[in-house]
Amino acid sequence: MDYKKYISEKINAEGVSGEEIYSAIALPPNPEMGDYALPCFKFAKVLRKSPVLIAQSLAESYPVDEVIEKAEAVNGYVNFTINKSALAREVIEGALAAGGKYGSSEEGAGKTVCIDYSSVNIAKPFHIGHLSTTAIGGALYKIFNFLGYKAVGINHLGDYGTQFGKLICAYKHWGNKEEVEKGGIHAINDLYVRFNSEADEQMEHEAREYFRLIENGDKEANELFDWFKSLTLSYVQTIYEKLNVRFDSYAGERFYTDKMQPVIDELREKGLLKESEGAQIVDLEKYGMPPCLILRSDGASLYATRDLAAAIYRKNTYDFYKCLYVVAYQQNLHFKQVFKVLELMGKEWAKDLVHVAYGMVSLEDGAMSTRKGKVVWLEDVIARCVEKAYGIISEKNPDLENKQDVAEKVGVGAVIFGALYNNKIKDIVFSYDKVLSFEGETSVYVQYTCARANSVIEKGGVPSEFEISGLLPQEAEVVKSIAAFPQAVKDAAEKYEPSIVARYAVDLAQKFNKFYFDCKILTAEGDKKNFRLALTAAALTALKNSLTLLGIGVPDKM
RNA sequence: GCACCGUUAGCUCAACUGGAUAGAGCGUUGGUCUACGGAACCAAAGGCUAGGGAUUCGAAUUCCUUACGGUGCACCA
Repeated sequence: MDYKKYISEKINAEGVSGEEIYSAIALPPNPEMGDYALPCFKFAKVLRKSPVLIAQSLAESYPVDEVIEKAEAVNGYVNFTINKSALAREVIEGALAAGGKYGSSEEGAGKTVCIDYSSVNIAKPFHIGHLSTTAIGGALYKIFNFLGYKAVGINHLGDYGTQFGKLICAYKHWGNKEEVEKGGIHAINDLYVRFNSEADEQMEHEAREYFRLIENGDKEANELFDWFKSLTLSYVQTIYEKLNVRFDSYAGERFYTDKMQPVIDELREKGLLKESEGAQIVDLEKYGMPPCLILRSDGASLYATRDLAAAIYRKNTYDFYKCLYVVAYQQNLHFKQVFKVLELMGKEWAKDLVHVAYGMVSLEDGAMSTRKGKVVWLEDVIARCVEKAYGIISEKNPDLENKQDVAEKVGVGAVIFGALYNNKIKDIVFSYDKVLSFEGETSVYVQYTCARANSVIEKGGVPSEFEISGLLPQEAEVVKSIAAFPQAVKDAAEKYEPSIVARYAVDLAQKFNKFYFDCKILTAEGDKKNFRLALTAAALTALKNSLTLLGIGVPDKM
């Protein structure tokens, strides 16, 4: 039920529209004051009365009923207290009936949202810096699906560029089949790193030749490239499975090789293309941006050219409602330019392209550097978290079945959660101490709360009916928090901000733990037992759903 | 140099987009439960929201400005 609407419809203030009242309604800082509040300051001018007097008269004239049981004027605010028992019944029954769908909706029905995320580079292992895009994109994918949209996950592979000429060159000089088969992607990466530190003029020249060979369809060069590509894909697949993310398309940069010429032609036809210093550009000076490079002076295409082709292809293929690019903020200018060029081309849908920018990851002793070997591989981080989780489980719950499985959920969850808990724009300094911390505001805390709730329900069952006879503050807080879940999911989608769901989960877990600590459930007297069991089950539903949306598993026991 | 982003408790971060006494976790100190799972709960200490100005009933939030930090700025992706 929309309480704000309910309240605003019952308030009658001459000269102030219901719309204005609705949007003015806020939440009081303290639950003891009430559940909703209407600040009356901005109505003072129109009504020619002091806010205090307005609040008093509105509170007095408000028709209290079985939904809103109290309206009270305090210092220019009208504080409304809702009937918690009614709310509790509605929320608990709703959550229990919907189960895994609690919080979902159909608001996105018929709309497609493309999400370009993770976008791995061929021949490069997954390091901690790739985690943000993968975790954020993966969560948005689930969130949009949950809201009824059709999400399309796109892994825009980095499979185009001179670095692959370098790689093949390095392989021909120093590599061999056995080593690569044995060492997998790390062996390939080592070759690339070695090229960057040891290659001379001659090899640089060869590398450019190899890149040309790939482009011109040379059999050997392409076989090598395809081999590296398939090694990379099977490697990242294992990581994606752990992280619970999926893609509907792996159309990478190379996919657009034959789709750029029409874009270039169109740019030329529309008079947007211009020669400058030998290169073909779109001049964006009018918009306060440097030019967007379309073709190099040697005629080769660029990153932006491919992104233009990709955007057009996606619009034609998916007819998206929104197309998200989950890419670090370093690319801010690039996307601004690409979006502007599309707009200048007359693509009215350019407004639907969104750069979902997030902050950078660095290490405690500075930026990561693959070349200097200063990297933290994601698989190592996951392994250490799982190992630690396993250790704690063995200690606290040695008889637990499938310990390894539970340790995976806990360990991987901690890694994902670490990438999702803060506002995405914030930079992250990676530290093992932080991801390995399983206390406080963490996914482990939420999982542990679920395990507790689950344990209670296993013993007491979920009642088919329950009576409510007044609520304690601890109970009311849990009820209100469960009720807030659907809105949290919507906010997260609207702001492309999974951290809203992550914070929601922690907040509900805190409220539940307080309730759990203060109120006996299984040994409660009379009606209380059934009500509390139902409340516990409803809270568990909301907690599970929020973790699931983030891609984090929820073990029954841990 | 120009542009964008950031700056909130010792540390890491919130704050419903302009509302009441700025909240959490970690860390510190002290407590809680004869356990429905202690990976928990409670309390204390800790703040001129980087500095200065402006807007108004009211600003961490909007607008100038300064400082500090980050990122980007033509043939890499």
